[in-house]
Amino acid sequence: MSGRPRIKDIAESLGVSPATVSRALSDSGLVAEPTLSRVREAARAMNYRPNVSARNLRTRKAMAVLMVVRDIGNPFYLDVMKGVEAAARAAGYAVLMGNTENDPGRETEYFDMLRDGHADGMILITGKLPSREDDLYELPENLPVVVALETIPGSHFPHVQIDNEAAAREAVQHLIALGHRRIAHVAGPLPEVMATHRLNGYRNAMGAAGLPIPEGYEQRGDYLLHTGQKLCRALFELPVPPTAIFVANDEMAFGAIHELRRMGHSVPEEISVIGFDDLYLSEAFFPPLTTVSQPRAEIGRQAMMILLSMISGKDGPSGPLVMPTTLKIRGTTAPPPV
Amino acid sequence: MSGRPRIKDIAESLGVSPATVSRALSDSGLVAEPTLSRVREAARAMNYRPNVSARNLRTRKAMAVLMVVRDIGNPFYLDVMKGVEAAARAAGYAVLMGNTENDPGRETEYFDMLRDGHADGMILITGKLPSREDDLYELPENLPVVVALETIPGSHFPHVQIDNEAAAREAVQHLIALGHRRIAHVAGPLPEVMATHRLNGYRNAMGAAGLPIPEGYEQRGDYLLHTGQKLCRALFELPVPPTAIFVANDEMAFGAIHELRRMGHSVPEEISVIGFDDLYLSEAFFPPLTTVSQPRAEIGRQAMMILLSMISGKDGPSGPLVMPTTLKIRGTTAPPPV
DNA sequence: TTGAAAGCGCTACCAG
DNA sequence: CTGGTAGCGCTTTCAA
Repeated sequence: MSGRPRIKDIAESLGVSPATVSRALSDSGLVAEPTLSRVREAARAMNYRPNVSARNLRTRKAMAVLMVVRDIGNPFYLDVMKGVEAAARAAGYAVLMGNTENDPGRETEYFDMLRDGHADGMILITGKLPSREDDLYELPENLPVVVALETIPGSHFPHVQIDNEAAAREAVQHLIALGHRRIAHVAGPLPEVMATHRLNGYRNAMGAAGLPIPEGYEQRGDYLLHTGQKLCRALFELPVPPTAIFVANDEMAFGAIHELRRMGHSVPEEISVIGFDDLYLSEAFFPPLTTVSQPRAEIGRQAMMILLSMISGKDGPSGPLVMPTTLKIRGTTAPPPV
Repeated sequence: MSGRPRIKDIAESLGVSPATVSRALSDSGLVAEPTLSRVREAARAMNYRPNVSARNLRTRKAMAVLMVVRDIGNPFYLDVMKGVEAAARAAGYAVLMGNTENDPGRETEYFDMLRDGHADGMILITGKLPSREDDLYELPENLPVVVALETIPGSHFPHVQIDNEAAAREAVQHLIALGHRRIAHVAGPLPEVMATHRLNGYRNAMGAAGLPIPEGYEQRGDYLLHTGQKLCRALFELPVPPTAIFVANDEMAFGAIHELRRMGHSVPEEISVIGFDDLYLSEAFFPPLTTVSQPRAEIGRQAMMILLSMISGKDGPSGPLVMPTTLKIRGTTAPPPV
């Protein structure tokens, strides 16, 4: 008996059929007690492990899901990944890592991995849908795909997300309540959906309070640290600079605060800054960052739960699942200087 | 023709054999030109994708690797993951995510996934080896497993790592060169290998400079933020507190600096702090953190390259691959107060 | 250059 | 409750 044992080896060594061994090992409940124990015992003794390719081929399942993000190097996704991984492993699923780097071609590749049996379902944490040139490529109605955190407009996939617009509005309202009137916004990569929602929240809050948005108070960013720095500088080259900045994500907020410090402005005494995401380390930052917190691990977990139910043939939820956010008021916001 | 097309469907629609289709689709170079194009054309028209389970079963390969970390939620691993992912995808391999949460049982599970054909190889970013109760479980000599960042003592697997001891020594020497004499160390979770190396580097540097290590100057931590805070406080309850702290990782260093600030000590004017890892955001921290930088993405890439060559049957390198580190001198270190 | 056919290792159907 | 057996879809001999 050289090499790894197969089901046949166990069967032969015990004088039973492969079918019985398979049944015994899969807890089918169809094997009588004396046999059951003997098979299990033998399998353990021979250190048997079923070959997954053979099983997958036969059962037409991969027992794996694909988790696709825009940028695997972004800490923003960590907790979501953690939630997805935990829920997947609890259900016996493996998690395959996908990284699009914002390349639509790659997204298509990952959809293909669904079709070729690499995975049974996919969690998309990326805001675009693959567009094939040819119309032949039509996504099946009930494809097990769940979108988390992001929004893919016009798609019928279930979404697990937050209300970005409302959360942004709340953040800006906090600044207004502190007495700020000149509030600027460093936005994400418009016209992406999430960035747009957060921008709209800003505009809503400003409008509702009757506050103007002067020329140049809306800067378009890309969620990256150094862009936060750069746009913050731009803001302070305006004739009348803001007294508070609502930044579309924590990373750019860090950059902005860094730059403010470099320029000799103190946060929050002179300038208030508020971020979005509540990154790992945002609380340890100095000053601790005021920001909007979203339950990322829970979003990942929920997305996985929905995906699992879709894989098992059920329909996904009809509407998006909206998770609650919390405004974490910490050390970077204060009333404007008198 | 309902459902996804198989090789047979293409073959029939073209009046050739499945074998020919398979050969044409795999660039075997054994198919003549007229046929070749027709097959490819048909495959594209029918939107054909080969079933991976069937292929894997036949070829006895999974075209996937497993990347196992201690804690998927730790930003420390991000760049490594990025490097691994990039190299894997370039070679046509998928990456499966593993998360041990420091549970030896889980490590064993991941080793099992190698045996059951889930993956062809594994990158271990975790410092322990699974220990089975029974001796039956012996790891094959040439199992395609590469250890990255961490060290698994006594194992024959190739390692891609840095010289933690030398890097730690360099960090402490920097503090000494600035004029510090009372230097404390907040260590990692001793007696783990990496934590031990960094501790040894600290002791070496202190010893070589003839500096004493007073009672309580070595605190045992666990790499977590709040532990950095706690141990920093402990350090300042000593009769003679240090003027500089070498912290075993950036995360605890953030915690320490946070706590120093809370206690009213200014960094680096009163106290110098130096970290290890050069996390994402360490530079944007205030003050920008002086720390030891290791080429994490490159370590991940190298580990993957070695793994790929082992998967293809070659021997791994005989000795560990040691990557260079850089001491990033930034804003948290300065001469001690006079 | 192509075809026929034999499995890879497993599960699930159909009998008994 | 158990055994025999037919494939899952693909690759890869061996022949032609």
